[in-house]
Amino acid sequence: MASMSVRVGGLPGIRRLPAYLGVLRHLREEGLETISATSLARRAGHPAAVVKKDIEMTGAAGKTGVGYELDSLVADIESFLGWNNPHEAFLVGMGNLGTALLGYDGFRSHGLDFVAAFDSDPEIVGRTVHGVTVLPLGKLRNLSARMGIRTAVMTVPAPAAQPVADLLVAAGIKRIWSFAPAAVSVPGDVVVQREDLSAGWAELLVRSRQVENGSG
Amino acid sequence: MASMSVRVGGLPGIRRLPAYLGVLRHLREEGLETISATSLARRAGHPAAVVKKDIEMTGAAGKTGVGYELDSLVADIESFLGWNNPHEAFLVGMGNLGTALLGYDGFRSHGLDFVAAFDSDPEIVGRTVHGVTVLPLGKLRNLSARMGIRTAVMTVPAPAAQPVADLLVAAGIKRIWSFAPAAVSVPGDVVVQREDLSAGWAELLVRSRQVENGSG
DNA sequence: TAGATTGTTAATCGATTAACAATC
DNA sequence: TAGATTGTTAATCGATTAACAATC
Repeated sequence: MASMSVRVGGLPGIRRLPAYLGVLRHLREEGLETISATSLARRAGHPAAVVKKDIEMTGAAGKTGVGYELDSLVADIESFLGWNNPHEAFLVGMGNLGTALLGYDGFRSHGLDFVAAFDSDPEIVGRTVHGVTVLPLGKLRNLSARMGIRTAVMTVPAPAAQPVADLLVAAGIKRIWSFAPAAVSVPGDVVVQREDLSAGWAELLVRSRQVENGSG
Repeated sequence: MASMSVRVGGLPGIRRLPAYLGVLRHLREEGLETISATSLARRAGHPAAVVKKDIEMTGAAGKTGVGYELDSLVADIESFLGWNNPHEAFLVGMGNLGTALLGYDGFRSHGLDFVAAFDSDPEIVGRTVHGVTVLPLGKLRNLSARMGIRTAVMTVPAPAAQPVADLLVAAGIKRIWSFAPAAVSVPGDVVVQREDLSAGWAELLVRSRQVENGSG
């Protein structure tokens, strides 16, 4: 089964799935029971052909002439993403962004469960933020071993990125979701997902210039 | 000149430029004066061929056998992105994420300057957050006209996305950077850049599963 | 049956990769 | 000159688009 790994749709498709899920969960609350790829596409803001391919990637099956059963489509996407069971995670770096992520309740329905937060600043350590106590970085290693944590979200300044990544790797973390504006190097069995908040801002300005020039 | 619009590198390239800029500014502070595409690539965590193409897109010129002059490369990237002059912007939605974005000083060096913040909650209106006073949504339209604001960052819940987008459009906003987990529809002369914070989390989990299965 | 939709195929498009001639 | 690097070209790869046969 491991050799049957998915090669359809790819990374761009995976990144669109959460948007579909948001639409589908919303429609389910409104009592809808089935949906077509075309209808989902319109509501999610993506071309229908793309939506079809993305759904195919998750392995969900629809009914010809009818569409997809909402419940099973939601379940199949969640299962494909691994959002059907919780991933306990550490959050490192309690600045503005770290605090915001910790307070975003939506993550729980995405299988992301913050169990502890860490910071190097003694002023912040000891506080309780969004129901989570902030611990000193020195406690991270022991706690991760004790709790079996494999996932961490990193919201630290650029200079701290590599040292903190090293600490996380030493603590046995295998998945790092990094919002630090810096590249980090890690062993091959550790996956780093790097977010660059400035990327979207850059794209917005260039795209809007293209529209202004009439070439978009 | 407008017909000579850039078609090399494309959107993925544009999204990588901020990371290059971060590296370059840092190296400049350390006193470095020139850099090669290979060296930049290693520090930014991207393949050298990609970096070369992306630099080409900005129009920056290097010296064969030497590399790029740091000052002029920074200036050319900033100018290409439009980050060399400030864009005054409104922020709508003072929840956790809105507060965090407002407090992120890095944006100022990216040409993003928050001049006012808005929220619908009377509890929040009137407060001063990160030096910016929070105003009621009702004041947005007049103020945008008076100040000539064309750019807005939207950090509101999904149900508020379309109504707030409509309000922004009516107020003459032409660029919307949206963190709301919902699609919005706007006229053709308005550009919406949608960020989905969950996309990266989805990608991290799927990629890490691929690594675990030995197929990555 | 008639209408609608899935699942899939083929064609197009764009991004990435690799290589190297020209240049300092 | 010898070594290094840019700028560019060609080849590869993957994603998107469009179309439609099969199916309910």
